[in-house]
Amino acid sequence: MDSENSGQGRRRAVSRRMGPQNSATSHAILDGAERVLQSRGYGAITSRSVAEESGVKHQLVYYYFKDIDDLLLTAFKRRMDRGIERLQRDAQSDRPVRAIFEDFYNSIDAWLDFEYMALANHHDGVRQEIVRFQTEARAIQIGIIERAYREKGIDPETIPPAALAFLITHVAMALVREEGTGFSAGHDEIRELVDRFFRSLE
Amino acid sequence: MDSENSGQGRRRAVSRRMGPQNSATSHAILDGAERVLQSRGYGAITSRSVAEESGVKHQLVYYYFKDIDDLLLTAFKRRMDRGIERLQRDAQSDRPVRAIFEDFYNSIDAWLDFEYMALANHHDGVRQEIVRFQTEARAIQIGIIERAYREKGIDPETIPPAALAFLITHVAMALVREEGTGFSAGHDEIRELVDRFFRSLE
DNA sequence: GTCTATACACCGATAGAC
DNA sequence: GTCTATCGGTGTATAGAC
Repeated sequence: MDSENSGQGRRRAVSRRMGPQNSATSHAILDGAERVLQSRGYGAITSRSVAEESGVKHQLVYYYFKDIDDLLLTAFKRRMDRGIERLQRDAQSDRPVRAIFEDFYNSIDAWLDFEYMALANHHDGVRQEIVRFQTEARAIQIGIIERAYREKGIDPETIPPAALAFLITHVAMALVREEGTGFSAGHDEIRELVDRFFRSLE
Repeated sequence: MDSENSGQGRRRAVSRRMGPQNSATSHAILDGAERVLQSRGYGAITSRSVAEESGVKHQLVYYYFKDIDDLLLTAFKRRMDRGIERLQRDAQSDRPVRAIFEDFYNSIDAWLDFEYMALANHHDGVRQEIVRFQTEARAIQIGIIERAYREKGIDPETIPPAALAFLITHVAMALVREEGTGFSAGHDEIRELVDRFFRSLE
């Protein structure tokens, strides 16, 4: 998993013949990879396991992707791009602050995200992609919160927008994660607290 | 990583000869495993990589542990036990609520924990151990918070103890995790908010 | 675009000698 | 308690035919 340059520079630098980036087959392979990630973990991601899950022969993986790291990075970027798109839609909602909370809560796949986070520890491209996503996502969230504060005449000093964005993100994620392990002590109280706060903004 | 029974039932059910659980060598192997986990990820955990990191021959791993799953579970349990011990010490502190926050903040190894969380997705024993830790830890934290509320005459309805325990835990963890990726937007605001709250309890 | 074939490396787990 | 030796299995990445 030690990728020297995947992510920042150019992909595709192998002598062997390779296919296009956006074919139906390459997306099928990405879907298969994410299913393997989800069900068996990044340690189980191999050209063979992904191919089997995608319904193609294992050598095809190397026709569409430079190597396993490239495959994983591409899958992760696709996932993060979709997250940004959802946030942009949330901003259009009539209760946008609540929307970014519910959006995170509903779209997070706790286990899949842990796989990607663990992966990021050893995959420079994925780590850089996480920073890119965090930066963009937080900026969008802060914009939404500042607008809500202005409209309701709320003092931004009480809970600064950046702090609220942080809280919304991580409370939603933590709820999903704990539920994922079958543990939900205190969740009702947290949801009540969150709801009380959102109502004060609406 | 599909462990059928590791964790709940008895370990040790192989015909081959095996060594004691608490020798210096077995702890050296556990330390090595955690270093590999930290530096290269659970996908890189093999009897050979762990042995090399521990300075022993790879076959010794199978003398001290049933298999790789058993090794990983033992390492994780050891780590969680240490966490519980620290929480019990925090309870003795003169500012115990602040102590559980600082404790989490200082003892979390964001990347190592992601490895374990990802591992839990495919390792029943580790998942069960997480639930055990969460249950015990939350109970201790709630006890600490309830005591602080009583001593200061604070209404527990404002922020219920279970909710506060949840927030303290996950805010501390999220700070460490974001810092781990080199992202710290809003952290100053969060720390200020947290500090303001803790001062109101002291 | 997709398949067959293939090189070469690495891992898990065990048996048995010292 | 530690070592040598070894088995069968699986993975990566490529070359080249169809």
